Amino acid sequence: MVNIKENEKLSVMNHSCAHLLAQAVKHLYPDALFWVGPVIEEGFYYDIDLNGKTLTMEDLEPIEKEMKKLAKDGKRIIREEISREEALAKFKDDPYKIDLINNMGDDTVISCYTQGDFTDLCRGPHVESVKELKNFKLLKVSGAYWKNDAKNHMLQRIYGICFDTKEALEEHLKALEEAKERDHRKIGKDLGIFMTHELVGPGFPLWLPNGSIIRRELENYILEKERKLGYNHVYTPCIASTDLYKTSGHWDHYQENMFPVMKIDTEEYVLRPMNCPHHMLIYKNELHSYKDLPIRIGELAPDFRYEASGAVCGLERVRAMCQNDAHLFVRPDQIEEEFKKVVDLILDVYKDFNMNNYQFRLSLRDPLDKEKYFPDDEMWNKAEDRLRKVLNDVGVPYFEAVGEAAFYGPKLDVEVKTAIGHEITLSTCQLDFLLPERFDLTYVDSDGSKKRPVVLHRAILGTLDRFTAFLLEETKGVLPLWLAPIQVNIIPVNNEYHGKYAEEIKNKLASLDFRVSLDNREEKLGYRLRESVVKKIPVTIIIGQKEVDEGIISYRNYGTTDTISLKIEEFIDYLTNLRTNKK
RNA sequence: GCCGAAAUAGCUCAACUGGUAGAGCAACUGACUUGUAAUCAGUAGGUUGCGGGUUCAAGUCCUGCUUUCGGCACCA
Repeated sequence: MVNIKENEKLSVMNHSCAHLLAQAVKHLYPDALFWVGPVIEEGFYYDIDLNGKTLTMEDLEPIEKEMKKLAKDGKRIIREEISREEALAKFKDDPYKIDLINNMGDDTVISCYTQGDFTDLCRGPHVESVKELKNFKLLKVSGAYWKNDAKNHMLQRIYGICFDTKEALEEHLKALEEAKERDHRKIGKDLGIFMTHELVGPGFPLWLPNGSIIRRELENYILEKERKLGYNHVYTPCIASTDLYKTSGHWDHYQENMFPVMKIDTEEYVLRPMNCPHHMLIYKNELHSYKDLPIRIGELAPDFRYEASGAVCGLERVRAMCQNDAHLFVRPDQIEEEFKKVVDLILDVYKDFNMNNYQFRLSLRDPLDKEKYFPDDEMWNKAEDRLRKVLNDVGVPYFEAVGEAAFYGPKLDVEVKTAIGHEITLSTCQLDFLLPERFDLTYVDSDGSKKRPVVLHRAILGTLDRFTAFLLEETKGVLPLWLAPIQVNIIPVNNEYHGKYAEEIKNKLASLDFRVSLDNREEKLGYRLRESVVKKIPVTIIIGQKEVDEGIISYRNYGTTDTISLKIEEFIDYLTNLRTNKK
């Protein structure tokens, strides 16, 4: 998919196209006032105040028509620089422009761009003439809060995209259509991975048998990785006293996103939204020597969060999830080393899944946000520098994001983009000096004094729900053998003559713990083969007279049309190899 | 939560401005007995998401709710 922002020429075109959009809207809705119309990766948008009118998709057609008309007129786009006073006077009836001008620095050069009867305050640059804007499309419309702040009123946002050639535009629109085919919700339905039901409620997917196999494999996979790295896995309850979260501080920060309190007799409980406090208490259950650290407590932990109704999405964003969670209790001098191990684990796992399109994000606090972040600049600076140092040492590319830290500390997040373009966090590793304080965690140092450990919160697969969603989109549902719900499908050419032999093969493979199915329905071979392919089964075996006579099997891998014949033992070796190799 | 839109058979979709809800696939039954992506014929399948209203008449119009979708905001 083309990233408009990364292409200078297309960026300029898209921004000019936003102006063209504004001009067209102004013609059709003379009351319209305009906020901003930036270029984004997916094209451009413009936020517009239509004096209470809201737009629907049907309104886009006439706007697009007007844009085409204006583009055909071919007016030149003329830049003009004006003083602050001139600007304030020129836009005196437009509160949005006044707001923009008042928020500009003193040394900002204020410029306007005019095309025909339309002038907009803008830094530019723009194309020479609107006639260059031929290949564009308005894509969607929605409400958007003014200044991206939910406390403000909503504006109407129109999205569009512009290309230099007709072919590029068409190709892009096609790519958008194809992306829908990769949507994990579609694949999840087609392949029987998960379902939802109105009676269960939004954000509560039910994992079907096929999805459950994938999930179980993922669980076993990550538990084994972690065990080898010295993690100790625990089980803790999904329901806890409200006091637990008051102690941790989560109550103050996330109460609105927790399912409401359950009161019984004099007691108060909540469904847990996360497991850090439980693991803090497990650490605290024993006295720890400096020699025992790091202590790594892991859990595949079901958590419950009251996600906003508009945020819920397939397996990607749910209200009941299972975290691949762990808390690492370390001495201050072990932070770098342990953090590095987590980064290594992330890289190792991503390699196993052939993942390449992800970005590391160093999530820092916003020093101005005194409400979210505990006010200890020294602690924050120390923590943030520590993470930065590790990232530089490991040498992975990353970008920094202010205001993305957790309330208790900075974090490293791994960001990926879903098929339909959502930016989501998959893995995370968070540095925390705060919860050890809150829970008064200690270890006994070499001099016999009690010291405060530091906690690393980390999730590698993130949640199993989200990771599965991601995996389905990455693979388009074509899973590697070890994850495939059905690994081998056997089709006897003629049931009467080859059915028995096919059955024997099936039993043999099943006894070796392969997930194998036998399609002995009275249907044409082509029909059954097609179904095997549609279900994206990795290996399909065909058993006919030749196979029976020679005591061999013939198989075909998904995505190929070659038929390969092997002796059974050879084939089992091949399959076993394929299963062990998690790449 | 906010701004829009949508909901029709198990699935994918059709039904012009209100006038008896249709098709393909899947399912079931039968025939065919098959060598690498869909054999043929038949049968069954629906209180059109749920509730209220307008109308002689509602899948279609109005309204409340639920769920889903596209964004916004949120994401420990």
